[in-house]
Amino acid sequence: MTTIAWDPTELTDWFAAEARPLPWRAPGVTGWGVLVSETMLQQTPVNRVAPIWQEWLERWPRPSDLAAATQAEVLRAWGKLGYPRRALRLHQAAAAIAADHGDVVPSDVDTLLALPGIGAYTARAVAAFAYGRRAPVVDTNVRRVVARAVHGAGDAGPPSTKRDLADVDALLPSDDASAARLSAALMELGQVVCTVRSPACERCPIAADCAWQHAGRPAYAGPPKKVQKFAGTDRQVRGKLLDVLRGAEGPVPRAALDAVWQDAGQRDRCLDSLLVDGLLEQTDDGRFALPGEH
DNA sequence: CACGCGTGGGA
DNA sequence: TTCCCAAGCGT
Repeated sequence: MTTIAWDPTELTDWFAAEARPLPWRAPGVTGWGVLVSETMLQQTPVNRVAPIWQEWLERWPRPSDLAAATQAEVLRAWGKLGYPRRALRLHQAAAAIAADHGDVVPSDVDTLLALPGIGAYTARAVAAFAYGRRAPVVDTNVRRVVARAVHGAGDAGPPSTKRDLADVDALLPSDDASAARLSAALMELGQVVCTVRSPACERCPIAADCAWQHAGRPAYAGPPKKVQKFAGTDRQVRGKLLDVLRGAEGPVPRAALDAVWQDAGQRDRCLDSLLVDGLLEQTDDGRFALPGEH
C-alpha cells in the first residue's frame, strides 16, 4: 500500500473527542508509566490492569524504585494479572533503564527493543504514546482495522511482523505528532468500534472510506485461528502453584504445593519449569519460595 | 514460524 | 457450560 486509504483527520478528530480517559493517558504520565501500562496490557484486559497500574506507579514512580524491590515483592504486586514472567522482565528492564539510561525510559525504538520484555509492539507503543514519535504501532486491534478498512477482509490473517509494520507505516503521516495521534486512534478504533464480534460500523468515523464496508462486509476467509486450551495444561498448574506462593508469608513445604494438583508428574514438571524460569526458588531445606525472599 | 506462557469475564 | 478471547514476547 502506497496511498493513504482515508483522511487521517477523520480518525484523529474522533479520537480527540471520544478517547477513553485511561489512567496512563492522563497528563503528566511519564515514559515509565506508559511502559508499565503497555507491559501489563500485553494479553490482559484494561479493566484488570487499571487498579494494579495505579498501585505500581504510586509505589514505584521511577524505574530505579522498581529495580530496588525484590522479585518476590514484584510478583506479589503483579497479583493475578497473568503471565508473571512479564513482571520479572519489567523488573529487569527497570534495572537496565536505571543503570544505563539515567533512570529515564528511552524514546528510541531500537534502544527500547534491546530491553527485556519489550518487543515490536511495546517498543513502538512507548515511542509513540509516551514520546510522540512516528512509529507504526501494530497490535491485534490495529491489524484487524487495517485488514478491514484497507484490505476489505473480515479480519486479519496470521501475524507477520514485517508486513504488518509496512502496512501501518504506509498509513502514517510524515510528521511525528500527527503519526503518533493516528497510531493511538487506530488502536482505540479497534478496541471500541471495529471489534471482532460485533463491529459498530454505524459509529465508525471512517466507515465511508472502509474497504470492508464497500465490499459488503464479507466474512473472514483466512485460515482458522488457533484456540489455546487452558484447563489441564501446565499453564493452569503453574498458576495454581504460584498462587500458593503469592499467598504465603515465606517459604512453603512441598506438601503445600502437592495439594493443588493431583497428577504428581505434571506437578513436578511444572515446579521444575517455574524454577528454570526464575519464578520460584528452593531453600536449602527443600522448601519453595518466591525468588529473593529468603 | 509455531508454540507455550495466566487469568477471568462475556457470549 | 463451553468456548473465545484481551494493548505480546521469547524461543
